Amino acid sequence: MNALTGGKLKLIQAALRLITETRSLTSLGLRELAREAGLNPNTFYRHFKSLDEFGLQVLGYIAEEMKAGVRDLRQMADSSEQASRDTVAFVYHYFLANPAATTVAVRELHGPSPILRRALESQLEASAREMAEDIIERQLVSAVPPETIHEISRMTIRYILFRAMDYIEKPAQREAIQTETERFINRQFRGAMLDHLSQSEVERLSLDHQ
Amino acid sequence: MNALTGGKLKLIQAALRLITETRSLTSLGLRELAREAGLNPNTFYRHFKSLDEFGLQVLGYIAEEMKAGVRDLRQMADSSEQASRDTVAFVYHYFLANPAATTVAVRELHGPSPILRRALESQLEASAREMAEDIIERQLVSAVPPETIHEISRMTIRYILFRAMDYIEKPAQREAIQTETERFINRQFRGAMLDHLSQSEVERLSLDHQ
DNA sequence: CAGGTGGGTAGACAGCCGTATACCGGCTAA
DNA sequence: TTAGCCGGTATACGGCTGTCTACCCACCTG
Repeated sequence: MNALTGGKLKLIQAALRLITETRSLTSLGLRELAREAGLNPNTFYRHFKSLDEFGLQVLGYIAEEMKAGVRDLRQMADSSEQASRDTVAFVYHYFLANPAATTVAVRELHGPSPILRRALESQLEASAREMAEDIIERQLVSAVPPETIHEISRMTIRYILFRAMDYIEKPAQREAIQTETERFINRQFRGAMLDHLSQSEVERLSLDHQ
Repeated sequence: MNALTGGKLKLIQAALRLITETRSLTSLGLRELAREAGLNPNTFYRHFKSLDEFGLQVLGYIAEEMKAGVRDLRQMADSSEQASRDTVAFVYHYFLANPAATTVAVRELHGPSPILRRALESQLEASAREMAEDIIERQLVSAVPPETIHEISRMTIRYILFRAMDYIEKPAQREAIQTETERFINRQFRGAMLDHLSQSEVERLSLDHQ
């Protein structure tokens, strides 16, 4: 039985509603949740035995949501720069459409609860791996070794998450954040193509083509 | 009068002590702080009129600390790759020596309080500007336009902060995090040197020098 | 039909919280 | 010397919190 029953779902959605803007998952109280969900405080205990467990379930819920979102992403353009542009646009658009889930993720990734941190980290790691394998499979940047692609993917995921809050909160900066992120990715990969060159070689190279 | 009087300092240091590991600045209570500081709860009101103001003062305190730390950083090696290596080593070492302050910064940067977020953002922005101006002044990467150096500096600061918690908490990964960060920086700058080239030019270039 | 179980409710408990008011000693300035 | 402020204390209030026990009903199963 994967489908969430009424009360449980109500509580999780209440949490997402409460968290947006000025709360964090770990700061929510069970009475508060029940109030927001329109339930009796004790109903909470019927579904979760502690707030920690609740937090984990919320994380699981939004991870499920996010995975479903990312699944639609796979088939896109085939030049690497075009792919980065499309992916970035898609991901930020997704964040914008799911502000509560995004806020939870960003906030708890460095939040006070080690358990939630670890859980989120492994989810991020999985996303990065997926991204890297996609890039390798589609041979978008064949000049860079797979190991490096994985590393850059991890960095990119982190960077995007870092900027997600700004993207949501500051509409005026959205376009700038998006293009900055594209530059971030392209520079990483372009820089990685030159990993095997010495510093002076790179400098000469850059000057030659100015 | 910039020197902090006894009680005030005690409260701030109590906060730093409490935050490490499993707390966040915004989750601290005034009674808790007073208890940890060995003071009467109401003494809090003698120094701060609200918890928000307290948070801001704590941020100010650690910003002061950090600035003092970074000031020692200025005179270092003169090749850009050497500079990045030294700087990265220094910064992480600093984080390790000030885990509480680092934890506060990372945690509140995406935390629930918008006021603290804004304050931290502008402090980060200032650090990034300082870093960029230092790089420009010392002509470490003269092949990249100043504006781009500022952008990369901002990204680097964010990335380093992102990794700081892992660096503190996972001793086994410290060296890996350090070298990854160096690669991050070098790839950014090397990639930026090729900003004016088209994708196909870069690919050809990379293949030529394989 | 009987029995049990899962989801929701009600009330009460102790404990912590932020806040307010009032009291007190020591320092400094007039 | 005295008035006033500054840092620290004591007590008290109302409100919120997590938890416990008990009650309840609707449903399914035997």
